[in-house]
Amino acid sequence: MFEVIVLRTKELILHTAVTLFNEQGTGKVSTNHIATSAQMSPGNLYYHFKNKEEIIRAILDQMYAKWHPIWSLPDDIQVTLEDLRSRLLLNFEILWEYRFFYREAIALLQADAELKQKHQQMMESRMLDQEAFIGRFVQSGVLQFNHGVDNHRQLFTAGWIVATNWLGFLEMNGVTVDSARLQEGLELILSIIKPYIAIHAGEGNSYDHIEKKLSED
Amino acid sequence: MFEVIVLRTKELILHTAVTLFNEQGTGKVSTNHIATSAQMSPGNLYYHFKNKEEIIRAILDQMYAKWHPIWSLPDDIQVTLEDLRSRLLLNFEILWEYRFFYREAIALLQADAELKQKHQQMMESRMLDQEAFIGRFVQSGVLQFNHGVDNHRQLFTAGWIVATNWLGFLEMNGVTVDSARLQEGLELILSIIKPYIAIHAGEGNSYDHIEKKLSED
Amino acid sequence: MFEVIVLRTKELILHTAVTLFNEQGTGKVSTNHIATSAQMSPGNLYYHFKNKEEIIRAILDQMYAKWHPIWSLPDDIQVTLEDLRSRLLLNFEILWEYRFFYREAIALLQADAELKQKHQQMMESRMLDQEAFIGRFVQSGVLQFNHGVDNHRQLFTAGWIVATNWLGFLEMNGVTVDSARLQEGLELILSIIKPYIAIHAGEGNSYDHIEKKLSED
Amino acid sequence: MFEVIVLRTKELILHTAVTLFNEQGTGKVSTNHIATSAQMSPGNLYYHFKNKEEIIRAILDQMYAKWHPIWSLPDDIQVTLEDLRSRLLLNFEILWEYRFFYREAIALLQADAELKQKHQQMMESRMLDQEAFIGRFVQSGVLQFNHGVDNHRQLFTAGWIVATNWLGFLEMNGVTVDSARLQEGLELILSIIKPYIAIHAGEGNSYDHIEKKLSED
DNA sequence: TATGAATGAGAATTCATTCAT
DNA sequence: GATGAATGAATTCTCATTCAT
Repeated sequence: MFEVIVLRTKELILHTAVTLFNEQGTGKVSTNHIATSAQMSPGNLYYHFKNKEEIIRAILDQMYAKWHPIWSLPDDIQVTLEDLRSRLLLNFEILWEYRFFYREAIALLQADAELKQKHQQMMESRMLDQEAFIGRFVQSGVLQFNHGVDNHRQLFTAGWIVATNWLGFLEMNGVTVDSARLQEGLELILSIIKPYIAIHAGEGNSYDHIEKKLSED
Repeated sequence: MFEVIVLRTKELILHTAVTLFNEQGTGKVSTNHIATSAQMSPGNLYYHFKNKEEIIRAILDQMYAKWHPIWSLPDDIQVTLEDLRSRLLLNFEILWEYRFFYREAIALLQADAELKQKHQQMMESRMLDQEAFIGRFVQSGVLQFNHGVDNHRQLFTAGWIVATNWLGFLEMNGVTVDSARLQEGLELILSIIKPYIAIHAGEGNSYDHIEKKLSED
Repeated sequence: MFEVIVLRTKELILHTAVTLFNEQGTGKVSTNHIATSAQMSPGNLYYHFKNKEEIIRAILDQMYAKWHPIWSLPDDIQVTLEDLRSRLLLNFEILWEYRFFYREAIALLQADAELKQKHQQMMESRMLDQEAFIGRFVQSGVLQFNHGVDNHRQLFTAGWIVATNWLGFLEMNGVTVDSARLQEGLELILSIIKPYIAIHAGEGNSYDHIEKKLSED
Repeated sequence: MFEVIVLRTKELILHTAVTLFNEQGTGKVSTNHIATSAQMSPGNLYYHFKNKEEIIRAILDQMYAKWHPIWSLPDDIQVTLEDLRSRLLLNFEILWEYRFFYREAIALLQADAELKQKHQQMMESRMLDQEAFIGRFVQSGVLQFNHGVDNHRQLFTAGWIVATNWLGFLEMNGVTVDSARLQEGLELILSIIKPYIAIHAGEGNSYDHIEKKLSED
């Protein structure tokens, strides 16, 4: 019961901070703003977190924890394009939930060396997870590359960059983000790999059935 | 001569500000820092610029001015893949020169409605310029799309996002940016459109000559 | 058994506080630091002491209690220079044990009128004790003063000041305090009264035997 | 004229700080208190001094500057006991003017390594000055020591400690400091060296004339 | 006795900006 | 055009202390 209160306060602070950071950016949101918004004294906020940096770190820890389960799937399951779609959508959700970070990531990482190191570690393991995920498509024949000609490493990187920055792209253009926009980003990423999606025998040289597959919700 | 001095001071301020913003971010760089670094009094800085926002706006005006000539080419010239490469490199150079902005763009635009509007206008016209540029490839047959099947709008958007965020991607991963990295980003973008680059008759079904073309420096 | 625990906690707090005060000064040591260092909650600390002032008062009470037995000797005992030496050494030990107080005494007394009054009372009675102690030397003929010429009151005050401030003098000069230094301070005090130490008949006009006496450990 | 204003503000800050520090101690006096008391904004105080430490350093620099001329006399002048008296009085005045420092010296030096180093340097050169000053008495025969028996080094150190701590001794005992008290401290110091003041031939074995000399104002 | 979350005043410091010269 | 002293609100963070449990 004691524990519950602790968690509540800590989580209340983190939740409030994320909301304000997303709304106004970390620079404009002071620790006093967070405390006031969470209806507590500044002293209490500092009782739970040593400083602003630590709040940001704790937020990112929350975020990191949400990523791993998305891209790491049991080995014995056959992944489909539908799996890719659903993972990308979950990915977008996290990116949106913590969008303040992606808007200021370089500055934030520059200001906190410890965070930078941790972040790069997390990114590395996330990339490995995602590459392994993609690797399954190649193995299962859903994706086909001409060895020595097609660089699937490049396509993967391009897809990664688009996935990470799609929401920011919308925001910079003043576009309101909604689920339709997330779908749009998803199609965008799939459009990069579309030429490499295998055409099953007997289906002719038409992309139609894939088109159908890609645009299903 | 009078004018010249005015311009010099203004430009000195802008140049100093860009350098410091790139190094430390707009949040950490105060107007007094800029003045000190430019070896002038804060009063003088404020004589030339109404406030910090106006400095940032002036910097972005400089940046906007550099973009237009890159993507707007005379109509009668036949564009080649080599032209695309060189334009993209020039693009990267601008992105690098004003990288502070791309690192904090959303926050900066959120904080300054006037700037936001201007920026979106600039982006729109830049997109039109670039789309027109790409359009020429399609017209000239260098790029081939299956109407109704391939969405070249999507590919263009994906390419744009990758182009705009490639440097940030490197920075976030702690990679030092140099000309080799710019090349790498360039190949990345080209890899997206590679499947749509036309194979000239008589050249067989090999991608070899394109490979050669893409990897030329 | 109940009582024992109370005493233990109280004494643990006092002991911890003295250690931290000596290390960092009363200003830098918060009640929370004391509680953390003593491995208890701040609430518990405040259960035992009303506030920080009261902790300091209790510490000084401990100190005062240690002084009385040093300088008050049974009347029927003949005091020697050796007694003076040993008392001064014990004196130094107390001064060192509670050195934080002597470093900040004036500020501490100024901030707490009650403490100030108590302290001055204690000092007065200590001075009386010490003067009585010295008086015995005069009575016993070990010290000889020319009445009306030599002001032994002054010599006593000078000795007192040197005794009280010798450790601070070392600290201010960055000298590490060890037992050799305590000896040194002791000799310093004795050097003030050396001219008044009586030369026994038959010992010539040499100071040699006194020299020997003074430098014995 | 510009310079004058600068000096005035800086000196106003230092003067106000010394006054408040002497009254309440450095711990209780915040930079905001100083600014308010000096009738300026906190910002302006920080325009002139980087931080509180720097204010304290500047104050001590003022103090150090006042010491040197006191104890360094031209070589060709014959120093008298009267010179010693007047120097000691000037010394007391400085100690009184900056008494806050002597009350908290160890804590202040511990908190600022740079200050500590400078202070110890200053103390060393001050000791040399003073020792040289005393040396003249020995040379001129005013003071006589039995070599190998009397340790005049010790007497000097004792005198130094008494001189430095006389005012603190008064304060701790709740005694108001006035010029009579300064005289008293002076006599105290002289009482230590009295046995070594030479008796001129023909003046008998009485200390009377010296007594007269020592107690003159 | 003891815990530990919570308070809120206040400390040091920064910064965009103004203004008299 | 240029200087630099001055402002005052805001920011981060600390700390003695309280109180429900």
